[in-house]
Amino acid sequence: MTDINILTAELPPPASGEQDRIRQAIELLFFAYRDFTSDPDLILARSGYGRAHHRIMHFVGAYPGINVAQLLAILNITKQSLGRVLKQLLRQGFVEQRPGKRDRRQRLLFLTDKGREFEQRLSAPQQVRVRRAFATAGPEAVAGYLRVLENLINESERKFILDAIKRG
Amino acid sequence: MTDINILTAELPPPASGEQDRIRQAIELLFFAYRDFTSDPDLILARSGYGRAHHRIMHFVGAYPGINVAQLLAILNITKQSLGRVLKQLLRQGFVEQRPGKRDRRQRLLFLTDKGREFEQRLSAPQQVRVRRAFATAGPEAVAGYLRVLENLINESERKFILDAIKRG
DNA sequence: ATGATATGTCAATATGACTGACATAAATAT
DNA sequence: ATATTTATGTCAGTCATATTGACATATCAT
Repeated sequence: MTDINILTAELPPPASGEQDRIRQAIELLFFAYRDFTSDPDLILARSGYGRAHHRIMHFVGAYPGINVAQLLAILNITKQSLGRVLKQLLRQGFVEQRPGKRDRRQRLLFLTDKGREFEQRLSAPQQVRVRRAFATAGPEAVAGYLRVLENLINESERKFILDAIKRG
Repeated sequence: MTDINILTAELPPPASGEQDRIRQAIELLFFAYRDFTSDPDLILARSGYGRAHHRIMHFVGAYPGINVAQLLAILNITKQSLGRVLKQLLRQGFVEQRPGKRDRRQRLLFLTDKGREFEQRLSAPQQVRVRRAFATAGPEAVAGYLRVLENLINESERKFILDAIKRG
């Protein structure tokens, strides 16, 4: 594997200034997210599942009783895409459905014990990564980090998403 | 489309404390990245390309003369996956190859004028999003944001990546 | 000359996403 | 009561992105 540090030595410098500051920030987000998702991806690949399975289990685990429409809105995918993966999770006993009390058309989603256990295994290394990064960067950096992330979210949904995340 | 704010009103509160703080941070990163990538994705979909095309053009544009091995290391994908997309970009005249001077086995990659123009169109809305988020959050928040992102990167590659990004 | 490296390419496969169409059951509106 | 809308599920077909394994070629390094 070629060491990517070779870039530093061999390549011409990029445009500098404001434009370059933004480029650096964009690349940093790319690399951070790349590694952030690699933790569960590794476990998932060995188990025969994909990132979609983790995303669903994460949100079902974090918001027990979430309905399908809400999950679709969060994941920004189509019903068909969700359906295929969700069906697998139901069949394998990671997720279960219960009809809504007020609206019996709804199929509210919950993790089973088995699902909760698997979700924890998937999330654990990711949580460790975040905890470590936070500890190293310090509380002020964390506050800034969260503030910028909030502002990267589409303004039209920002309020809703933040309410959902922080509720309770 | 069901408003996801319904979550706030209808769902039980999650576990609180440290565990929940980390969950919130993880979800925030998920949503921010989701929207961050949606800008170019929209343009790409209309043009018949995918996110992979943008990633390649971004890094070829930012590091003109990058070689294939470096690009593979950055993107963390296989040669075959890169090959398929890169071949398209070469055929369509967005990227060009030139043999390396010192090592003529290498095919150094460059954007053509056409490629640079397309890459700019893809990146522009993303850059605007980041600039706005930075302006709103303020310089201290930005510093913290960058510090945390750095610490999310795999420690084994962190130094190399930061050198590469910030070189010049 | 030999072996290692940089790149490219073939075949087969899997995952995750899409569009469009249609079906059912339950809630809601007239 | 009937009609419409909503929540969900499902079928068929397609596409983009990724994988592994094998192999070929050109060039560099010893």
